[in-house]
Amino acid sequence: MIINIMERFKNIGLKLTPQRVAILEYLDGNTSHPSAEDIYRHVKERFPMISFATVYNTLEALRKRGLILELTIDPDRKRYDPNIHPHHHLICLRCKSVVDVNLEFDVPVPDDVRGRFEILGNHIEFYGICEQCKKEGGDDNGSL
Amino acid sequence: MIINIMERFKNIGLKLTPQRVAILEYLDGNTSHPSAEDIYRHVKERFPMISFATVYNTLEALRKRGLILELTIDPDRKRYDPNIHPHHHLICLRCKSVVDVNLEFDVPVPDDVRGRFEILGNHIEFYGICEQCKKEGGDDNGSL
DNA sequence: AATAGTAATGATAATAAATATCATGGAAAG
DNA sequence: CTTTCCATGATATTTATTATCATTACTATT
Ligand SMILES: [Mn+2]
Ligand SMILES: [Mn+2]
Ligand SMILES: [Zn+2]
Ligand SMILES: [Zn+2]
Repeated sequence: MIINIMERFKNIGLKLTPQRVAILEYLDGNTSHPSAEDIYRHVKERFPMISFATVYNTLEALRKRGLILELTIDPDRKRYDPNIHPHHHLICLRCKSVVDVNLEFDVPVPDDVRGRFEILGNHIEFYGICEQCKKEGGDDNGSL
Repeated sequence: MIINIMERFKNIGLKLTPQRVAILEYLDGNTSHPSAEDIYRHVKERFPMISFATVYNTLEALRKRGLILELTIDPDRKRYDPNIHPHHHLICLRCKSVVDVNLEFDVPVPDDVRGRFEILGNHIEFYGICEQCKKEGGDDNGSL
């Protein structure tokens, strides 16, 4: 698993530095959809001298090669997803946690639209309140 | 049409200032999904002394009352939508133009997921290349 | 009309995410 | 060993967004 993403990383013409390995290890199999800061904080624990710039550089390198997805689902910050297989997401309006929805949905767009716009893919975001937040109560449902 | 959104604006307990009228008039029926800066620039033409803060204040007031939607579809900036009826969007990966998709899709989420997450709504973003950009050619398809 | 209370404006400052610069260091190639 | 190249990390910059706050413009009351 880790070998795969690391092999792909190397084969794609990028150097496998210790910092990058740490980032890749944190991302591999991670379904928490972390932000750049999340990644920075976790990698920093085992690699205290790492720079924020390296995190951003690595994420950009991965994104450009299609090895991770950059999600715009959170209004506050970009979130990253090592799962590049087409799937959808739930986002909690209160705590902003993002959960995978590994289902295929049929979303047929009529030909007249397709004629005016080449559709390359789609992404469904479901928004609501997660279990944890519902337990904790409160009435603020977040923005939208 | 304009009367409606303005009436609703007043009835909701907000004052109808000239700046706000200008913003509302620009937004009403607007399907371009403008950013705050877009709105600022256009309103500024007829109202040169308007402040960016007033644009943001007004947008926030409208959003809080549910009179506009704040879209996170563009990785670079928030986009605003005066059409609050549930609908979906196409976004062009090259020019970032956003187009409405006024179709209803059935996206049934299984009960086991619904049990762990209270789903309040959904939004489908289709991504691809718009007609204009396809004409202009080029090979860069944008990020994702 | 004067007053007092309230809310919006706009100038400006502050915050925070993301990107850009660049000197230094280290791996890899020759 | 020497040169080349790339990544790192410190730092600066950019950009979007939010926060502050004094001034101004209404609104309601007397
Ligand atoms: Mn995911
Ligand atoms: Mn729309
Ligand atoms: Zn939550
Ligand atoms: Zn386009």
